[in-house]
Amino acid sequence: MVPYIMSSKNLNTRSRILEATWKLMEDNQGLGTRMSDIAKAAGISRQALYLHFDNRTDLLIATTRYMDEKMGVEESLEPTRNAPNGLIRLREFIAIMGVHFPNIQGMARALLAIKETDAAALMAWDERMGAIREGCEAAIKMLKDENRLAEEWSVEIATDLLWAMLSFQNWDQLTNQCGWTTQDYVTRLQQQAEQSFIAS
Amino acid sequence: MVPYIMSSKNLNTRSRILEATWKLMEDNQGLGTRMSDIAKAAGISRQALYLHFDNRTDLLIATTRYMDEKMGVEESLEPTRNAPNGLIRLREFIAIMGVHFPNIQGMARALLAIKETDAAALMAWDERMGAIREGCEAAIKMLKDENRLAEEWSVEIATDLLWAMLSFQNWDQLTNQCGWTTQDYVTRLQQQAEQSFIAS
DNA sequence: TCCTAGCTTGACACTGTGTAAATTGACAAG
DNA sequence: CTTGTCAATTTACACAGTGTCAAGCTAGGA
Repeated sequence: MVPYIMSSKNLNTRSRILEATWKLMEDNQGLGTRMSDIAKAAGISRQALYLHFDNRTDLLIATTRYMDEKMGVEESLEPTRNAPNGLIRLREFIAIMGVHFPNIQGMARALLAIKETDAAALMAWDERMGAIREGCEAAIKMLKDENRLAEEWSVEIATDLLWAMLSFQNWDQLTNQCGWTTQDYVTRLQQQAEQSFIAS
Repeated sequence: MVPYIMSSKNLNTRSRILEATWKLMEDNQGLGTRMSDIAKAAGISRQALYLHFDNRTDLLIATTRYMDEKMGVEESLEPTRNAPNGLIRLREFIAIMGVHFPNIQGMARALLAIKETDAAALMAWDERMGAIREGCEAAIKMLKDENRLAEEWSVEIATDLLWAMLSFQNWDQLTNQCGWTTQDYVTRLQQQAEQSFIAS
């Protein structure tokens, strides 16, 4: 067996596994990827995977963390924190989600599929969705503080709804099923969010 | 083995299987239900299931059709067809979804979980979601015909967005995760849809 | 009485995950 | 130069769940 794949010969085994998992998840839209496939792609035996990760779920979760790190998710949220007002912050946040989702779709679908049967995966998913919710809440709160949140909404209810609008599944449906471009997605959702939440 | 379960002694085997599947799906939120569980609940052997249905997917799909029939989904849509105008039609449709989703959530989750790996399940799911889309489109079209669709929306784009708002996953998140009541769900979504799509 | 439809039982193949034990090869420290 | 350790290897197996197959049982109708 070839001891490593060419493109990542300098990475240690653990990183090679994570890279292979990432790649396979994106290639296969996250589904039908077996441990043996991952092992093959990483250039090691299937059993050796278990020397690095307890089980499949553990591996997937580690891969999400690895992706977050490599993609600099935290840093990409910087612009929203510096937004001068709630409206800008809301717009920025939606725009960021528009570029974020395409990058994680394979992995997201994989987690989505196993979270129903797997408690650890559910936690990983909820953690990520929770982070998005915080972004929603921050924008809504800022609007509220500026007295620009339309009066029919409480901060919590508005956050709930914005969070639902900005869910991965919603993005998936609008882009991959309805054929919207990222541009469409961002502008239309910005438009709807503004109409819904901003006092006129 | 007991030849049939008490509560449905007069149903033929096929119906007993469908009833049992339905019940288990709702009880278990659609997950972790094995063929052997279904067989036991229907009072037959596991193998006998395969005398009636080719495989698990076939059974689940047959169950969704059975549910639709028993619940009279078609008839429940009657009020929307008789709506005097687009606004009422939109409101009616959202209200109907609000009572429909709770009735199908177990089965929906089951289909949702297997549709990723199973082509037949995907078809069954898409068919159902397609039906909802038609309801969305009909309401939007009616608004358009009455010149009440806000000018920034084309019929198609507005339909896409309304469809996304009224997706099962959205309902699931808002009610089961955010704790909204059906009442909340219906009034809030009506409100948002009106703000978004109705010309002022 | 015989046939048949519908079910039963028992056995088994297949896939994918996860575990276990014994072995190899490389490299570092004594 | 040996010894120990570490990472990975190979082979083997257990287990769950789906789906298949063959043979046998039973009730009801001709």
